[in-house]
Amino acid sequence: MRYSHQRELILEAVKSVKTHPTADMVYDGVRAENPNLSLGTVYRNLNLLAQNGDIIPIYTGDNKVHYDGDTNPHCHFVCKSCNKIIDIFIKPQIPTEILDKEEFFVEEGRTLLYGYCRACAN
Amino acid sequence: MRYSHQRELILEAVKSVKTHPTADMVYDGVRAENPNLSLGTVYRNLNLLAQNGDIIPIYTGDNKVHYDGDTNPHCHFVCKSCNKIIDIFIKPQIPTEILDKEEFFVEEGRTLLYGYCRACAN
DNA sequence: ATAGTAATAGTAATCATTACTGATTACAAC
DNA sequence: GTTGTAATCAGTAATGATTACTATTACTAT
Repeated sequence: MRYSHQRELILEAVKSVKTHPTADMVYDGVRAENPNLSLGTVYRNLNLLAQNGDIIPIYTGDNKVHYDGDTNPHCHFVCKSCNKIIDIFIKPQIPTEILDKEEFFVEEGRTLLYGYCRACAN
Repeated sequence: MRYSHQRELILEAVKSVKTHPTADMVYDGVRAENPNLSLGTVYRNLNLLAQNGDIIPIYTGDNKVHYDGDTNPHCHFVCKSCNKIIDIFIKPQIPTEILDKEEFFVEEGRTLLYGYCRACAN
C-alpha cells in the first residue's frame, strides 16, 4: 500500500475522534479543510484501512458502517434512542476451547451491547 | 399486532432454518408456495418480528440483514471466506457492574466471531 | 527524467431497504 | 351475519449508502 495524503487525512479523522464516524461524517470532516476530497476516496480508504487493521468497522444495524480508530479490544454500547456508540473497555470472555473443538479459526470477536444511555434513560 | 397469514409464513420461514436468511432469501422461500407474496411485506414483517423479539437481526457487514429464528442467547461465527453464519452456543460473559456504574441500561448483547470455518480453512 | 502502477476526483450505477398508494383483510361491536 | 375501521397487503416508485468506472494525477524505483 503506497502512501497517500488523502489516506492519512482519513485515518487521522477516524483516529482523532471518539464518535465512531461513518464515511459521510469523515467526508464532511476532512472536506472542511480539503474541499477537493472525493467521497469515493473516503469509502475506498476506509475499506482499505479496515482491511489493514488500522480501524475497526462497526455494524450496528442503522444501515451505515461506523468506524473506530481505537483498535484495542473493547465492546461497544449502542443507544437505541440516540444511536450513539460508546466505547466500553471490557474484553468479553469467549471460551475458545469449544471453538477449537469445532475447528473454527476465530480471528476476531466483536460485541455490541444495545440499550439506553444515561441521557436517554429519562 | 394483528394476525396475518403472511406474517406467520415469514416467521415460520425464519424459524424453520438454521441458515440465517436475509429478506431476499425469505422472499424466495415463501414465494415458492405463495407466489403473490410481496417483497415489501417480507421487509415490513421481518422488522416487526425483530422488534417484537420473535427473531434476531444479525449485522455481519455484508450489507444485508440476516435473521435468526433461534432467540436463545448465543453467539454467531461468521466465515470471512464463504460468509456462512454458524450458531455458537456460548453465552459471552459481560461484567455488568462496570455498565451499572456508568449507568448504561443494557437490554441485549450480540457477539460476532469472525474467522474461517473448517471447510474454508484449507 | 521516465516508466509503471497505485491512487484520486468526479460521476454513474448498483442494490438493499423504505415509502407510498389503493385494494384487501382481520377483528370487534352491534 | 353485517358493518365499521384500522391494520395489512401487493405492487411499484423512491431513497440512500456504497461500489464501479474512467480519465487524470502522483508516488516510487530504475
